[in-house]
Amino acid sequence: MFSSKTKRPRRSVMQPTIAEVAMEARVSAITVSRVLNSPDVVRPATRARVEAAIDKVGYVRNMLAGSLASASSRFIAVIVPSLSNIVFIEVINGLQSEFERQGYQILLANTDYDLERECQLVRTFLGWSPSALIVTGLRHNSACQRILQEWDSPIAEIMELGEAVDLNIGLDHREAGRCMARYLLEKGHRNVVYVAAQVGRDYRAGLRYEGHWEVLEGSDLTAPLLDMDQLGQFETGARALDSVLADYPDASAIHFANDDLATGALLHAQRQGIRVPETIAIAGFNGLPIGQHVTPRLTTITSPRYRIGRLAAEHVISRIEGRPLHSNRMDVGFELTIGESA
Amino acid sequence: MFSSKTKRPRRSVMQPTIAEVAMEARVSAITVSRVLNSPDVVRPATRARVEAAIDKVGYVRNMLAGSLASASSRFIAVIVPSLSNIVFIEVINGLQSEFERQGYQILLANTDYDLERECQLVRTFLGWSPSALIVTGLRHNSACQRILQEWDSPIAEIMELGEAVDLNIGLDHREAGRCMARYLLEKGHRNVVYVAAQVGRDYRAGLRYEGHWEVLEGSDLTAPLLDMDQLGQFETGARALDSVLADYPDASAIHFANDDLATGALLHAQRQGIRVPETIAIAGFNGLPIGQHVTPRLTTITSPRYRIGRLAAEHVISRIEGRPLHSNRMDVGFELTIGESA
DNA sequence: CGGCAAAATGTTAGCGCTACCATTATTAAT
DNA sequence: ATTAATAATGGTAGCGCTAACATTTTGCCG
Repeated sequence: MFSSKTKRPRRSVMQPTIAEVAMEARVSAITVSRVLNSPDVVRPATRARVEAAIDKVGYVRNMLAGSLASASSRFIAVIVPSLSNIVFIEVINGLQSEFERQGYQILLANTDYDLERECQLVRTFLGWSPSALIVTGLRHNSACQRILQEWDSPIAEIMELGEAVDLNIGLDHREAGRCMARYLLEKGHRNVVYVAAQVGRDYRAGLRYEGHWEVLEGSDLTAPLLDMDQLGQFETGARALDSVLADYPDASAIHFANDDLATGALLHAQRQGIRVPETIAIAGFNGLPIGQHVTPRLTTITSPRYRIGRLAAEHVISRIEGRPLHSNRMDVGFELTIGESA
Repeated sequence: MFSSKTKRPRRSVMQPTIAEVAMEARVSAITVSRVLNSPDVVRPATRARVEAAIDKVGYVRNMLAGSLASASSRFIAVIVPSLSNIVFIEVINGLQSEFERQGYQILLANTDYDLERECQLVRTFLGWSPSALIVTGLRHNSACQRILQEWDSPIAEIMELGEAVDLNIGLDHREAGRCMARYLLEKGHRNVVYVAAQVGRDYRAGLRYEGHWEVLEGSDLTAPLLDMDQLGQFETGARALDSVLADYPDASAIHFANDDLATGALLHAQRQGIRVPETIAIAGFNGLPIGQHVTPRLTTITSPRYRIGRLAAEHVISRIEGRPLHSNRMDVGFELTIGESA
């Protein structure tokens, strides 16, 4: 029973706090805090006593309170377009490997390739006072762009190179498109169809198409674009192959926007007895493992996805800890991987 | 200049707080808080004034402070064995879809199939006062088991069915193993090798083997186990196929622990001109999309991965919000998917 | 138009931790 | 032994928000 003037407790049967630990170890709360945060400034004997007390009372640290008091959450907000695409999963793996080692916790979300959603997610995430923000790509809506510009912790825009707000780790998609187009030209192809799935949303596929287009245009060739609706990953590629064979009878090669589409087409060709590359050559982008296990092996461009993640994490951590960076921009490059499919 | 008795400010040039917003809107701080958390108890006119003030001062909500004060973080800690395995990614997608809709934020980590690491991660995550905890599987080390037992927010153990601490959403792996073994028997196979990669770590593959073994043993047949080292996903399957053909000349079928291995084997067979299922039949587990695009299509068992995630999220949310649950256990089942590979 | 319940808003006191400065214990130097 | 320096520990006051209760305002009825 509390009289109306009695202090009413806010916690019912909560966890022990550092106060309990401090009492048990006969030190002050701040010493417990120090054992947790910078053990080496506490004398070993004291530290041992505190650690014993922590065990004894079954103390579980409250990170929320710590983050609030120290105004540093050790959260890293990560925003990618999709979690269904292995490409981004590998990037996240790279980020995670480095951030976890350094005691940072990733907050993850996906935009479904929607810039409005991205903006909303950025807003929400900033509420957690993250130590840094990692977003995919350089295109944002204007509200988002403004928020990013005004926010003053590290921001890494990854996957793509160009005008970034802060850090930028990625590759030149236009150049990747050019690279594959040049290769196909060299191989003697004069009628190449570029196939993507929803270029409007996956605009990096659009950038690669621009590169592709430049090269073919430069050789006075046409560079038709076939933009498919996204169905299943492989399904779309299979359908695209049928469409190209039906609608572009002169086409001798298909430049797919990614390996999922290309693999779908390749496996479909196999089922249908369509000969690759004789009847039609097939090229992809990303360098997914599956491409090297199908027959014929897929000609593609390998992007260092895991590496992008790891490098981004390293740069961001350097920036957080105030270490100087050689450069804000890092071109991770790409590699033409030649199989038998084109 | 501060005299030593002056209150020294802890924040330098920080974000505006609800106090600033309150002043701007000529209301009290708590009203601002209410506009943010339960808008419908604030009169529309007041709400509008507050919302205008929020915009005007550029207020960004501090979730850390809110979580601390309300002792509720709306974090969901999610622990899976691996982020390289699409199976878990799909589960996470299922979780995410539901949790995001309800305003929960996932904290994600992977154990690399290591129970000690799992224990460590659970400890760390509890420090964020998550609203619930979702872990993969039912096996934990004793320290972890104790922590889970003592923690009193919702816990969901997913993927696998059995003795759970709290909620349990998954499927019966032993039964899945039996199901495939029975199917292979029906098809006339009498020499079936079970191939897994590191059963010691992926013990659910071991459970499926147990089911497989029971059925074959019940028909007076042997059930050899080939446990491979994990290399690349597909690579391992390819090597396993070679091993089986070399070391088990009587084998007429391989029951792979998962579709990655099976697909690797299937594609390898194709490259090598080994006829499937005539020379050797191949079966998998999981029902990944790729299995339905290779030739011959993979016979496998389809697990409802996305559904496990969604259901787990639904149950957990119900539990958090104090709604009664029909049952703490949910068997999501599985489905035998018959292709031409076995 | 008074009276009263319900709705809207306000006041106070923490949530559990750490920054900042102050104090005390220990060691080194003379 | 004494002092000066350093190392170790402590006291106090928030971090920004919300729970719990208190107070005021509003709507509605006879």
